[in-house]
Amino acid sequence: MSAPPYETHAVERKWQRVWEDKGVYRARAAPARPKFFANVPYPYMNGYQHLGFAVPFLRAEFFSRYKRMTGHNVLFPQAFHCTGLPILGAAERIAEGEPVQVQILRDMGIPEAEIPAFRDPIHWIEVFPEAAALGAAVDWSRLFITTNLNAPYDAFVRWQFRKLKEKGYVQLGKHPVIWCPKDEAPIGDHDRLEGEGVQPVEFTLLKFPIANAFLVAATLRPETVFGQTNLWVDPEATYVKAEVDGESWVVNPRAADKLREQGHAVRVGPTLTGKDLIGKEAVAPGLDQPILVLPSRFLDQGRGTGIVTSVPSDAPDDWMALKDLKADAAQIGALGLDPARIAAIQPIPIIQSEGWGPLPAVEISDRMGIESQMDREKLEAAKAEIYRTGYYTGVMTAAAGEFAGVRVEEAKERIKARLLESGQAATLWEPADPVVCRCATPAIVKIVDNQWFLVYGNAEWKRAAHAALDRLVFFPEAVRKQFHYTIDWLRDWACAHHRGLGTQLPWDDHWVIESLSDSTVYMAYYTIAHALQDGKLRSEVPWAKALTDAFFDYVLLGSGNAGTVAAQVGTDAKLVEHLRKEFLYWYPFDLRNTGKDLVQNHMTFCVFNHVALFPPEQTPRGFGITGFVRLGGRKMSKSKGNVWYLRVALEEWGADVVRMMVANAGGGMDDPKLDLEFAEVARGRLAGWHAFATAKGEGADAPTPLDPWFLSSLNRSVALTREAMQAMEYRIALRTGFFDLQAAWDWYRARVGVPNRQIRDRFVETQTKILAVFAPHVCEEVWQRIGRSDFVVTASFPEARASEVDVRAEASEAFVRRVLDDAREILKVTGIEPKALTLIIAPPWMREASALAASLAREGPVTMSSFMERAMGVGSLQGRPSELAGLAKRLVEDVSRARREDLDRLAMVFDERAYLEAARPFLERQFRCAVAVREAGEPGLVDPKGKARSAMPGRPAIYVE
RNA sequence: GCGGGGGUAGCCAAGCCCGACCAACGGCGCGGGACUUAAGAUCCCGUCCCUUAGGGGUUCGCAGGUUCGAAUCCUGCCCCCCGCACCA
Repeated sequence: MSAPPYETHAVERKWQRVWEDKGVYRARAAPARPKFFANVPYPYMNGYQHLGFAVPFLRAEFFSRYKRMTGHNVLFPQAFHCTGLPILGAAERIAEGEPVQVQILRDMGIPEAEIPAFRDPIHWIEVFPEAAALGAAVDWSRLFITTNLNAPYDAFVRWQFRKLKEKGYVQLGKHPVIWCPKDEAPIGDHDRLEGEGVQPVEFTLLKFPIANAFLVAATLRPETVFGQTNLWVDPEATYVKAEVDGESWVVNPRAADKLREQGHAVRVGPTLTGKDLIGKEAVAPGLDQPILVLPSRFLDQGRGTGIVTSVPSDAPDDWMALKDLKADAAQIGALGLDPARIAAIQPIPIIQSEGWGPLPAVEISDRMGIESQMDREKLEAAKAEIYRTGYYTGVMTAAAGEFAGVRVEEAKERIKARLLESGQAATLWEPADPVVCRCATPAIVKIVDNQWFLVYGNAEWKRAAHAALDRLVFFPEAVRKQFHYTIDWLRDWACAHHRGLGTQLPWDDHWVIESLSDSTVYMAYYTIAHALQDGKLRSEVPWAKALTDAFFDYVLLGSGNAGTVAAQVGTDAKLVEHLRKEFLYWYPFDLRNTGKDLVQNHMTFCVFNHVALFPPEQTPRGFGITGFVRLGGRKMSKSKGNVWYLRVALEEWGADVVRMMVANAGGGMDDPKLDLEFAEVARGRLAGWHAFATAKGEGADAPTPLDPWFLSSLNRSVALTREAMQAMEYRIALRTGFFDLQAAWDWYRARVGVPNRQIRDRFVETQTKILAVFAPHVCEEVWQRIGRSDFVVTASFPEARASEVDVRAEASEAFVRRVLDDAREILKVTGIEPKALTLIIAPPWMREASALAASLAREGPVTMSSFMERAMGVGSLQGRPSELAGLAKRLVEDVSRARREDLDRLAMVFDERAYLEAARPFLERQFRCAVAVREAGEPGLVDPKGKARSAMPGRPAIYVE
């Protein structure tokens, strides 16, 4: 049991308090200084935050800290989001005592007695803000929440929407919504007992003329009309004859209701049963041939019209129903059908897809051993498989007439359009999967015709958004294409709904702006939030309670005049002018970092809306994208039960370790992986750093021969770390700036025995500063304990000093290392336990020849002859042409494939003997035996195995006793 | 199918844009050693195969190609992940 070296939690709390008290992270415009404005999307406040939020958040935070330490005035604000349905829905469910929702709160550790308080949505919002414990460098004076719970923000969003509407970016349109016929209201995700996330899909209604009416069948596969062989109705089911848009349709009663909700004029007429229809003939749309109406049992009366067209070639349901019927002579007889005609019905090949014969439904039914049309489970799987391959790889056959040879994906749309055009078809919307309202009523789809849209489909707007992307910097660059693609396919977005928390549409208070639409340009609000909010989630600033459009026009757009605006809102002109300056100073933001799930909605909306409201110089400058956080190899997600709450992680590891873990989790397009083993390592290393850095410094006040080498390594580490930080590559930064630097120190210490105290101090200072980005608490503690009076978190990040990069020191140390490695290799291979080592360096002329070759190579390509020519002009080399020629071949080869910077090193002639002599005590410690240094050819050299022959410049021969 | 990102030694993961420093960074795991009463922590060494002298062999999804030289460039193929689409 060893006591922790310092009290992690206590130290972290202490510094968090101090930083806050001293306003270290509070940011105000300072025109003389360069600024950096970073932010992340505000989190939604329906529970405690988990690491899925913390990772993108911290990736932005690290960057903001780095920028602060490299001379920038940094703004890193944070707010909270409560727009939308989840909180409201959850609060209502708590009010109803709904057990699942109650359990969710229990699981988050909410005491039983406090659970009833969550009936009030506002309680949720006020309980959960808890991010400060991460030690994040946030300017909390700009804190706020969204919706009309916070008047100035509410006014801001209303301003935004009025502007968008003025410019024609918000328009009315039609929109299918999942709808509860009993409540007569749309059903949001969080009001559903069943069917979360289910969207409406569009069916094609095929109209089969029969007598003076149409039988109307619903299908999702209009391209299969060429394979129709018959119609299915349920003999026991009830149908109605209804007048729809002036035509007479036969559908089931539910379908009649649905059609009415979808904008059709419907008048329900007489009732009939399935039996009445069976045996009749109707002309099939597309196919243009009469087909029989036959009985089946698999029809779902809740979906479509209760009448289904039969395509036994590609629909396993139809194939099985047909098979069942053919085998059921009794039913055929009872319904008075002609057995011969039924026996004659054969599937028609219409789609050729990869890996399938002409009749996939027949094929798969056989393969899966499907017994009958009631074998629902297998049939669903069969359908899914056939549909998938058919849709992606299928091509229409000759049966499709003019569509022969067209891919299914394309044919589907074209055939549907053709049928609609010719009046042979109509459309019907259904939920893609069953949806049940909280009132237990099954949902239908309603076409709402007064829906407000943000018209992201607008070509002009898209063009401007594309242009804004071209001005953006992406981390990583690879996501840029993703954004362009999203802009292209994005359609109009329904931007308001009837329920939930939010801001009302300014021109129509029946509507509440939905959550992805009220959060597109609010980063601008941060620039003035300190004055509007005064550090409170819900503003209590009197004059900010009634902000006008003129206020935002002036502050954010620069139109109008400060005096007028000030008088209007009841504050003074100076303040209004000041806010305009804050905005101009900070905006646009330099980095917004989010999870990659937001690329196709929020982040793209952000670009669109900036383009709509602000001039080009104020559209976003940098977007960072983070993958999906993985824990234990699995994606972190609430629904999969693989969540790690921030408060739990912080409790267990402390903020610094959690931050290190996040930095190490990896960036780019990869999913960041939280590695608990690394956390363990990091915990130890941070504690170790604290202990080392704050210990009474061992060492002497005297230079060592290794000082230049260590400083050189240190500067290289710093340079690489800066490069990595600038690219948000934190794992690399951690490696170069922490682990590699530590390894360099370990080597230095092992080499010199007693370090130079000055070097040690330099190491401590540099390391503490670098590490402060990731582990600010430990570093601040160290900083204070080594006697610094400022804050390390605002200190300047180490500079790479070119003057301290010492190529010669690096070369000589690489030489020592090479000797060490070579000797080890020999010992390993031979298995000899050494009694003594003799290092035999190459003779001086060889070393000169080597350096000559390298310096020639720096000037241009070297050949044997050009080298020899020059070498023969050098005094010490003249006397030995044959020996030189032998060496030259190898030198020329080595030198011609070396890199530029290695040549610089190779070109140096240095005193190998002196270096090895100096390193002798170290080598002797390493090998635990005597080490001698000799030179090839010197008198009295003991070399029984003739090793001296293999001595080369930079690689002494080694003789082991 | 469309768009994007990938496949590197037991695992994680650099390198690939800008071909030679690459048997291929680093971490984990594993083996050995130092330190310690011991454990842990820490530090050092090793960890594709062969090798009693610093060497050799075979590797970077698969198959070809370009090149004096390819993990890196080109062509084709296979597989994985994300988004879209789609799932009567």
